Amino acid sequence: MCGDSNPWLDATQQRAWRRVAAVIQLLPGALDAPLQRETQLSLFSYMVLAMLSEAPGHTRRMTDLASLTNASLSRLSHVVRRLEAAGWVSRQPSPDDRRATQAVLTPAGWDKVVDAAPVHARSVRELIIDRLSDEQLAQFAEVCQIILDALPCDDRLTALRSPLADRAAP
Amino acid sequence: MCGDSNPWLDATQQRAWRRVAAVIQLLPGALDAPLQRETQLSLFSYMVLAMLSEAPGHTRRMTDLASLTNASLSRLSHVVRRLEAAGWVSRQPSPDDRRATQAVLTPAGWDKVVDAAPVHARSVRELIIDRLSDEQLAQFAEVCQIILDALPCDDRLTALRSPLADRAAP
DNA sequence: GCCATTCGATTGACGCTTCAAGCATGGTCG
DNA sequence: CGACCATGCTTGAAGCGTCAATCGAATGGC
Repeated sequence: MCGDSNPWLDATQQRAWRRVAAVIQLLPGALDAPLQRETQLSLFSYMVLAMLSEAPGHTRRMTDLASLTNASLSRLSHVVRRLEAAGWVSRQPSPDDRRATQAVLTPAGWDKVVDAAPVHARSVRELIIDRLSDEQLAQFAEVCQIILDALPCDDRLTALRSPLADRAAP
Repeated sequence: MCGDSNPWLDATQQRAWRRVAAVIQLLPGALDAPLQRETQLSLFSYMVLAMLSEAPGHTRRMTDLASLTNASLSRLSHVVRRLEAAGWVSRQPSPDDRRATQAVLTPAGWDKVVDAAPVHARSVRELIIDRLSDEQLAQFAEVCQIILDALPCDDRLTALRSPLADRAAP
């Protein structure tokens, strides 16, 4: 009657999986909420602006931006349209490749990301970094990297496999 | 706690965060895809059916089900409506509390979850468990627990803070 | 007993993501 | 060249989740 639905995971694996499941389900929302509330920016929109703010000339091709933000090109295109409507980003054709579009951070967009960055950083600290020891954080990061390497090769995560251009403040 | 004067993240923290961000962004989709493709079931729908399959009488109150699946009651309600339309679940008023609704797994729903379980288990193994050593998995689970404990108290995660009724294979 | 409050659940509208086309440009090879 | 396919990006429709509003039922205070 009450048979188990995961016949191939043992108790330890099951427990681990359920915690992982809970985290990947709840953490995005928990990170989104403060940003949304205090800056009217979704986590993803913030990421887009942040990646632009780190780029030379505050400019990136849509494809590169999609890679950096782990998004499909389609998703990015929709979001950039909204960001453009809000005045934070503008689009211009690439001089190199006439198929390509470049997204450019506007001055207003720069102000916005500067406003939002501390809110975002605070969430990341409060929910993750400050809760873990240095060693735990390092282990966590390594496990995440291993999992990323195992993900099926969608075109949207090529950038994740190579080292990121990590920078601190925008 | 939050008293750090530097509002930004340093390079190490930044790198760790970006990996975590990538995982919580990409892992859900990677786990969803095979299930969706091979069983026409989203990960969340599968979770709902699985939690019902483990319940005594294959029955749970909506609120309990929402806790177990880390979902809002609203989300669960929508999903259960679809599952009911598909014939996997039926709803009935609770005899104990006339406000409450009980979701019950139908025989067809049982068959469905039995079909889907191996697909799900395979994904979890391939993407997570098999990639990590026992020690890494244990560390990962512990970090996830710490993060869950730190999440702001939404009503949808009460069950996560207390030990889950973890069950393994029969 | 009565009123206010809380609880359990549902619903509809809205916003966002995905999916499947679609279109133009760029590269490749005969 | 010219046919052909890959690349870069956009678009519209459909599906799903969130939010706010709602409603009946239970609970607590007086």
